[in-house]
Amino acid sequence: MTKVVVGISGGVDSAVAAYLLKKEGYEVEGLFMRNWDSLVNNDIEGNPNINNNICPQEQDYNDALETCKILDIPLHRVDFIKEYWDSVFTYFLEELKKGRTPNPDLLCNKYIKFDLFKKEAMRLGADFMATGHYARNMDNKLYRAIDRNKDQSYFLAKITKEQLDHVLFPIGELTKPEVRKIALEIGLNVAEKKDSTGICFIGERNYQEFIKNYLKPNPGDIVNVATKEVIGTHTGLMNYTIGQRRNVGISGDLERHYVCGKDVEKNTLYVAFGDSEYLYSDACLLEDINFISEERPKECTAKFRYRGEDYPISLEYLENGEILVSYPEKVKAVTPGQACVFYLEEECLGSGIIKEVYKNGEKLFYL
RNA sequence: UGCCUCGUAGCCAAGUGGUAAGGCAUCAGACUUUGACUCUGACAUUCCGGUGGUUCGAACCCACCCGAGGCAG
Repeated sequence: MTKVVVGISGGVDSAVAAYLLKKEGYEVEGLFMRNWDSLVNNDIEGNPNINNNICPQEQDYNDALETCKILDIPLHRVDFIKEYWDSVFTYFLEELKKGRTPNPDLLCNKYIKFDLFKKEAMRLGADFMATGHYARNMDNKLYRAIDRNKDQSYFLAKITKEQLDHVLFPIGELTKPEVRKIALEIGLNVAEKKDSTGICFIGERNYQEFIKNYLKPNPGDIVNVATKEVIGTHTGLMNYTIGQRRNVGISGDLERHYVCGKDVEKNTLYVAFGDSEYLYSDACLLEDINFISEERPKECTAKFRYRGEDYPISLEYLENGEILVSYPEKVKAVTPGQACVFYLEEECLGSGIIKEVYKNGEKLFYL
């Protein structure tokens, strides 16, 4: 019998994925993974669960055990605490120090789930590995999920074609409501469990407090980009992202203000008021390019943030391997460090990391 | 020192006799496997620098005091 090891997280999606595989006749086993230890990782400030009797990861593990009991499949467990720290979290911190806005979950998929975790699954004798991602894998090509609202292909855009080998996404063809419905029908313990959010494996945090555990605050000036006037003090550039409004603390104006730039050298944060020109760009330079597909289109669409809109773009492939992306339509808050993910209709082609952002040929954001 | 203006929630700011608009910020939710963005809700329990007074009734009128600024010097 063909054996599939499913990443069981303790949530509904992976549980239903396991159920569907079993129903199809596979020999199914679960594998629970833990990558974050709040105590080992000094995750104290801003942690809402630090004083709880049971940490969320252990609660998830208990839910996973219960789920596997209901599905009548064995559950294995593996920890990658150190590996997660070394290959995902250190990158996260390094990027923040540069004033960029990293997305750790793309790296988590590349280095943990579709590498170490997959190896562990294979070590357990699996022919296939499966996860509860909302995405589709057809002949090692990555496609968006049927449920466009829950589509998670963005987070997978750093993995390779090879990493999709022997990988199944059983719920990619379903919508979230359908998944919930199945879970209810078969009486799963997690049928109505709330979706998890926050950094994968870490969870919801008070962001600024969370960062304090790892990076020293470094206050500096907040400058009105239009008038060059100093209008406040920021708590450290790593605490802000382009387009951010909350937690900046500028008051007394008629309009809302948005972070529109950072100058790491001067340790200055720039803000613009209202739906300002300063927030828009028409081109960006991508580095750290990864293609899953063989396609190298000159025109396609792209997302600049998870759950962002799809924008038509044109690509210029540079000799050094980087890509210059332009979008005459102008996009708001394109942010260095975030992934620009390419799509050709339903297929997710790959990604690049936003390095520089331009408008009218001029470099923005002073990074 | 003689004269003038101003003093409303954390910040801007309406209201000039009838019992405190609005915006920003903040907080709480919704949304969300990245830090957003967006949306919804809460936000001066009686008082509008202070103390008295006029009035049925004042933040709005009067007097004085305190405080900020300005014009004369």
